[in-house]
Amino acid sequence: MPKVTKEEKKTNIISAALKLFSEKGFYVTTIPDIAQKVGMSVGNFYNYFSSKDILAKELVMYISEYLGENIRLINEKDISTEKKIDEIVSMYFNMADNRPEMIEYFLRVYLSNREVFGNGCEGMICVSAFVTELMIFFDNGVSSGELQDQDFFSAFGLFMGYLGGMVFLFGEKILPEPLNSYKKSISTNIYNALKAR
Amino acid sequence: MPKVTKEEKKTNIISAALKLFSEKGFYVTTIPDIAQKVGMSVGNFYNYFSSKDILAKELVMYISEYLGENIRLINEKDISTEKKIDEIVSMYFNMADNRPEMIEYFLRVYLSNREVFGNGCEGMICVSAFVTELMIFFDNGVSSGELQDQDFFSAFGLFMGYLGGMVFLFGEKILPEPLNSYKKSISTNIYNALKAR
Amino acid sequence: MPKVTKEEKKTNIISAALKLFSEKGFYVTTIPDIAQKVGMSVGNFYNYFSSKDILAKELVMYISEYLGENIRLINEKDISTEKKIDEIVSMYFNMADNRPEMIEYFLRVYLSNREVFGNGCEGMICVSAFVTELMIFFDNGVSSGELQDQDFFSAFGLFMGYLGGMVFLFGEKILPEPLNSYKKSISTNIYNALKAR
Amino acid sequence: MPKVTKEEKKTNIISAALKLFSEKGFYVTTIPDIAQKVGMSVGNFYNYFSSKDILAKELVMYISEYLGENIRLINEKDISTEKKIDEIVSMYFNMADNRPEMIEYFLRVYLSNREVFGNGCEGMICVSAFVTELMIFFDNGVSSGELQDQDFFSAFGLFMGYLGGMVFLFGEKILPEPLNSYKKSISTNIYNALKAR
DNA sequence: GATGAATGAGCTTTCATTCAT
DNA sequence: AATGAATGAAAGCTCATTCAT
Repeated sequence: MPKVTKEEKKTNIISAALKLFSEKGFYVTTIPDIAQKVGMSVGNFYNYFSSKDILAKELVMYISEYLGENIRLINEKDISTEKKIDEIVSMYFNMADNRPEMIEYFLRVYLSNREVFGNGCEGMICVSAFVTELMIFFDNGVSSGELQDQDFFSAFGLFMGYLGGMVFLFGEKILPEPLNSYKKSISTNIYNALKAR
Repeated sequence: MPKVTKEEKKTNIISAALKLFSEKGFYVTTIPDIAQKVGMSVGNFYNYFSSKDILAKELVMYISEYLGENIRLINEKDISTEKKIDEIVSMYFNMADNRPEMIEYFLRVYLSNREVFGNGCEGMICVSAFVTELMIFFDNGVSSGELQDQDFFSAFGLFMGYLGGMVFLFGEKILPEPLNSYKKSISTNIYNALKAR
Repeated sequence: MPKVTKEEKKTNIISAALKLFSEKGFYVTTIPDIAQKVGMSVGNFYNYFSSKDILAKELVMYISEYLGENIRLINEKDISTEKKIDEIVSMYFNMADNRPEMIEYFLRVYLSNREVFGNGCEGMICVSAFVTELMIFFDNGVSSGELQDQDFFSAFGLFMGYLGGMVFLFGEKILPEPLNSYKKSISTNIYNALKAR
Repeated sequence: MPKVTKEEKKTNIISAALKLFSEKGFYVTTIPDIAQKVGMSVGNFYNYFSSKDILAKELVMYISEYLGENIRLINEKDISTEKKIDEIVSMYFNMADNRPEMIEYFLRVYLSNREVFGNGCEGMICVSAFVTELMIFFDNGVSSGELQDQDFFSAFGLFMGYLGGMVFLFGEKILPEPLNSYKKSISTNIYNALKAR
C-alpha cells in the first residue's frame, strides 16, 4: 500500500498548479514549475494530467464544484433571501481571503483564456456545478416573492460581476480597506438591485 | 507628403493588435501575426513600438481614454443621474457591439495579465482617464442627492463588474438574447442599487 | 549506467564551443552551430549551460585552470629559474600547437570581449588559477636571487604579452617559421629581461 | 561651398566609430549608434562607408598610419637606440592615455576579429605603415651594433606583445599604478632583452 | 510509477543594408 | 547629399511534450 495514493498526488498537483497559475498566469507558469513545486519529475506529471490544457480544465471544475457546494449549503438554510445574499457574499469574500488562488484562478485564468478552455469547456460546461446552485438560489428567491422575476443572466451578471470586480480591485491592491469591510454595502446594493418591488 | 503618416501607421497597428489580442489572447498573438495583419514587416513593427509589452500598455491607455471621453460627454449632459446610468450602459453595450475588441481587450488582456502590466501600469495608472470620469459621475450624483453617499469602490465595482460580467457572458455566447435587450433591466438594477433612499 | 555521463557531455560542449569560438569569434558562433557540432539539439544545450555568456565564462575558467595546473607542475620542479622559463615557453607553445583553440580563445575571445565577461569575470576573477601560479613562479625566482625584484605586473605583462603576441603572429600565419623554432630566442629574451643583475 | 567637406565628415565618422568600437566592441556597436554619435542619418552613413566591415578596415589603416608616423619621427632622431626604446614606450603609453580608443581598437577589435579583417586585411596588409617603421627601428639598432641581430618577429612580438599586454592590464583596471609609472621598468626590460651582448 | 535528458518548433527582438523621397 | 522607414534573415532562448531507462 503506497504512502500517498494516486488521488492524493493529483490533489497535490491541483493545489500547486492553482497557486502558480493564479499568481503568475497560465502562460508564464511552466510544467517544470508545477512539477518542482509538487516535488515530482516533469515526466511523472504527465502520468496524472495528460496536458497543460487538461490540467487547466480540471482546475475550473474543481473550483466550480467547491463554490457550488458552498452555495448549496447556503441554499438549504432556512433563512430569508436577503440573509442568503449576505452569506453568499461572505462566503465569497472569505474564500478570496483564505484561498485567494481559487477566485484568482477563476477571474484571471478561466475567464480570460478562451483559447485554452474553448475545447471542452465551452459556455458553462465546466462551471455548471456552481451556476446551477446560483440558479436555484434565484429561483427560490423569486418563488418566495422576495426577488423580482427577472432574466436570470441580468441577475447572475450582477452578482458575479460585482463580486468578481471587487475581488479584482482587492487583488490589485486598489481597495483602501480590507475586503470584509465592503460586505455590508455590497450585500445591500445587490439586494436593492434584485428585490421585488 | 507621405500617403500614410507615421501616426496613422501607429493607429493601424493599434487597431490590428487590439483585434488579435482580444480574439486570441496576449500570449497566443505573436508579433508576426500583428505585422502581417497590418501588412508590414516584423522589423518595422519595432520602429513603432519598442516591445510587445509596451504595445500592450499603450493599448490600455488608448481604450481608457476612449472610454473616459465617452463618459465625459455623458457627464456634461443636463439630465438626471438615472438617465445618465442608462446612457453609460448604452454606450458601453454599443461599444461592445461595434468595437468589441476594446471591451474584450480590457476584460481579457488588461485585467488578467498582471505580469505584463505590472511595470508601469500598476494600480490604476493606465486607466486613470476612464476611472476619473466615473468618479466624477458618482460625485455629481451624490451632490445632487440622487445617489446615496457610499464608498466609491463599492459603487465602482458594481458598475464595472456588472457591465463587464454581462459583456463577458455575451462574448461567451451564453446570453440567449442580444446585449441590448438587457439594457433596461441592468440600468434599473444599477440605479436601484445606488440611488439615495 | 548511461553510455555518456552528463559530465562528459558538458566536456563535449566545452570542446566544441572552444573550437568554434576561437575560429569564428564569439558573436559569429551561434548556439545552433555549437549544438550541431556536439550532435545535440539547441534546446538540450541549455540543459548544460544556461546561456551563451555563461558558457563563455566557464570556458575561461576551464582554460585558466588547465594552464595553471601546467605551470604548477613546472613550479614544483627542482630546476633553475632560467630552465623554468624555457619550460613555460615550451609548454605554452606546445599548447598553441596541440590545442590552439585554448590559447586562441584566451587571446581572441576572453581578452577582447569585455561586455561578455564584465559580469562575474571582472579583473582577474576567472583567470586567478593561472595568474596565481605565475605569481608563484616570479616570487620563487626573486627569492632564489635569480630574478630581479620588480613590479609583478611589469614582469607579468612581459611574459604573457610576449607569448600571446607570438602566438597571435603565428595564428595570423605571419611567422615564417614554426612556433617551436622561436622558443630559444624568446626564452633568452625573457630571461635577459627579468634576470637579476 | 559646404561648411563641412566630405573628407571632414569621413573623419567625424572615423572618430565616432573608433570610440564606439573600442568601448563596446565591434558587434555590439551598431550603425545607428555610429550615425547618431556623428549626428547623421543611417542612410547617409552609407554614402561615406559602403559597409560596416569596410569602415572597420579603414580604421585599422588610419591607426597604423598614425602609429607609424610617430615611430618614424623617433627613428629620425639622432639618439641612442636605448633612448629610442624609451621614447617609443612613452609615445605608446601617452597614446593609451590621450587617445585610448586607438590602442584599444587595435587590441580589442583588430587583433581579435579575424572574421572581419580576413578579407583585404590578411597578414599585415592593413598595418604595414606601422610595422615597416618598427622594422626600420630594429634594423638601425642592429646596424649600429646596439641590438643583437635576431629574428625580427622575436623582437617584434616582444615589443608589441609587451606594450599591448600592459595597456590591456591597464584597461582592465588591474594595474595598481598609472601606466606612466611602469615606463622605466618596461623600457629597461625591453632593452635588456634586445641589446647586443 | 518515476525520472529528467532530449527534442524542435516557435517566440521576441535585433540590425546591416536598401531605397523612395 | 541626406533622410529614416522598411526589409527580412537570423539570433538567443523557452517550453510542452516524449521516451529510454
